[in-house]
Amino acid sequence: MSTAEPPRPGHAATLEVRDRCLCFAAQRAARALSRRFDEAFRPLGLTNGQFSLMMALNQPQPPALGRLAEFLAMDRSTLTAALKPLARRGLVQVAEDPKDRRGRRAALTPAGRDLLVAALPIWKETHAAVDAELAEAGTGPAELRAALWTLA
Amino acid sequence: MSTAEPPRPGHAATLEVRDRCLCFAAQRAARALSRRFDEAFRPLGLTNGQFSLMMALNQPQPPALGRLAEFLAMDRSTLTAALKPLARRGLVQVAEDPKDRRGRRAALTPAGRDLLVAALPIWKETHAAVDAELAEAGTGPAELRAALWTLA
DNA sequence: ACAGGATGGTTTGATATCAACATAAACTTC
DNA sequence: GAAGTTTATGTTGATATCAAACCATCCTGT
Repeated sequence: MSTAEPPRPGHAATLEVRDRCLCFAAQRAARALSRRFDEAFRPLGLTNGQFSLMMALNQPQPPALGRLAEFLAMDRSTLTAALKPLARRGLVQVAEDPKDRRGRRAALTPAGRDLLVAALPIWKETHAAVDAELAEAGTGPAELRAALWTLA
Repeated sequence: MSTAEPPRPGHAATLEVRDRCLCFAAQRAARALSRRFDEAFRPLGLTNGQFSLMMALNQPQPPALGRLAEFLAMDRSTLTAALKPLARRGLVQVAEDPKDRRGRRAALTPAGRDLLVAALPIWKETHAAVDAELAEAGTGPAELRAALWTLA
């Protein structure tokens, strides 16, 4: 008998992953939303990630980088890299923490705050559109948000 | 009077974005899930993105790159780049479409299929854990999946 | 058949992302 | 207070991601 098939994941397995994998679905949705907000912010020269990062910096106390990375659920080294273009453009400033000379704290500059002021209405408009689409599809945005935060 | 404040987005605006922005929540969750599956697949030398891509290739007919990019909700050029490391490792093969010499079709090699066979139980185990966490948090994974697919 | 437009991919340049390693400062224990 | 540990961050090298510009092929109308 010569019908010994090579080990092969059946197409059915692919379909299961395609239909059920939350990781895939999250990456996919993240890419799509990313492009959408990137496009909206493009007139300001901002990406959605830079917007979120700068928003996270808009606090009374400039946060330490470690805390910030944790809040953003990203690697510390990713944050280091992400701050560089913003610092180069004078939108944020990273300074040594006087209390702990290991630590550094990132803060918005006045120019950064001005840019956030300009970006906020764009965010509101774009986000409202996304919310509306989800509502139309019968999905509660609030539950979705809650679920996404559970994952991180 | 000298109390003319510079235009500054209030901290309240930050809190609204933090609490309501689906884009931010999606990026965040995507990063966290990414790391989790990357770690699970690491013994095989695969990332979650490579796993998803190879899964998408496991079809009777090797898909054209454009279709594939659309299915993955990623840019065509991203797909071009993502295929390179896999082709280098002999896990996938990209060939010209004889019907349309502009087009290219990507297919798994036998080695790629073998690796998928090894990766599937890892996916099952990791994904079951994520599902369980969501269920414990009172979130229906099915609704989450549906919502994420609505976005892309 | 040919000219214009549409379609399918790639390349380039910038940013994003992570793990692994490296460095420096604070803390802890004796 | 010195040695070892923990904490906070940076650096390096690889992959991921996109937009813009580019090239090749197909298609369409004439």
